[in-house]
Amino acid sequence: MLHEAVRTIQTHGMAALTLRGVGERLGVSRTALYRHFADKQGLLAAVAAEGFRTLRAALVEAWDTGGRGREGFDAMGVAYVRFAVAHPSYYRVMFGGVVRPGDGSRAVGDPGADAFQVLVDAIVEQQQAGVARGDDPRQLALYIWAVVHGVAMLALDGMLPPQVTANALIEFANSRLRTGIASRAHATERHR
Amino acid sequence: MLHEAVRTIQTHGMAALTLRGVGERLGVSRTALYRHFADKQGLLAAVAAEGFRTLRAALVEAWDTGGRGREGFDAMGVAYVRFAVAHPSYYRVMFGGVVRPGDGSRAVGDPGADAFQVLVDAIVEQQQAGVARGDDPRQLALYIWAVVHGVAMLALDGMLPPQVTANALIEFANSRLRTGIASRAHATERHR
DNA sequence: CATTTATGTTGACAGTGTCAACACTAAATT
DNA sequence: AATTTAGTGTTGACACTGTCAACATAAATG
Repeated sequence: MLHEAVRTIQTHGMAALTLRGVGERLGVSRTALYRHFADKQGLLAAVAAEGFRTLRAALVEAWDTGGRGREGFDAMGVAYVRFAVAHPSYYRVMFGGVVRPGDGSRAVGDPGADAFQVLVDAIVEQQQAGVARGDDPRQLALYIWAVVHGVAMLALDGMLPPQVTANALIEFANSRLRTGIASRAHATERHR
Repeated sequence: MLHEAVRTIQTHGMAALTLRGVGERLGVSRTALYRHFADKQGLLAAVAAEGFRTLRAALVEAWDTGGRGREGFDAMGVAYVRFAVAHPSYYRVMFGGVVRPGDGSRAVGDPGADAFQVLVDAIVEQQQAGVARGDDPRQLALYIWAVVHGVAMLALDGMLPPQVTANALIEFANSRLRTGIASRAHATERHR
């Protein structure tokens, strides 16, 4: 059900998502979906929640296989943008303003918060390792989230000039980001 | 006409924008709008174009009255986010994925590019003054745009925790941003 | 066996974007 | 001055949409 909804958005755009269409394409009739979701918002909220869980998994994987250090941190940024570009349908539902966080008994908000927590934890670890500034980790996380979210959004909206790929931009952002959040000791040492 | 459309979005949300409603609220009948816009996308594209012009004006004003230096640059970031928060309806039409840049004979793309150019010019000036890194100014501008855009989007989507205001976040972002893009000389001198 | 629950179906209603056909007014052209 | 044209607005109609109410049926439960 969610899968069919996502596939519809992926191939025909978010505006083409219609409850009736999804139903009949599943060999089931128009209003059958109402037995599983309160309304269209409900379906979208479920899609968003699943998207956040997938995103969280991608972040955790990047952070872990990257060695939970500088490389892992950069890999998280790349993984974040890669997720958005690879699954624009999910991403648009998650952040397109169609689903407000807090709707549906926090069904969306919680997975979203979980994904965010991965970032916060990574920052705390980097602070303990002495490579990141000692600011409030939540504030740092919000800032970094804004950066990767901005890159993802610009890429999805086709705002990037043709010769600039989302990957190139996120890698540049990563380097600037690191300089911006590095601790004093590492800043002077690594600044080029 | 545009004004009425914007007011509708502002007060009742984007989903409540209906051509018929706008028409009848203007004392004119349902399909009268079709004499001025090709379709609903056309109306939205016009709204987006006007939004980009307003945004550009706000950026120029902040940059100029801020003294075209560090303060002016920070003021641009604040002005950007302030615009998004003050006119969420415009901002959502501009970046909500409803209007693709390049539709309508570049009616949207051009004002958007104009606004972006303000940022690029400011960066070039800062580079000439020796306070910003000598990267490709367009790449730097994209990065900075991503940051402010990300902050604006998170704020609009209600993703910020209640105790964090959009203003606080953009100011923190400004300081981290500056450290990240500063030239070597200024970096060591200003880093705290 | 009786009953509740979960699920699916059809009919209907109010809205919506959009098109075609029809008016009317002001400007442009002859 | 007469006629044509472009600009603007109106009504009727069509295909679609989300959603609800009423009805059916199969599975689970007592």
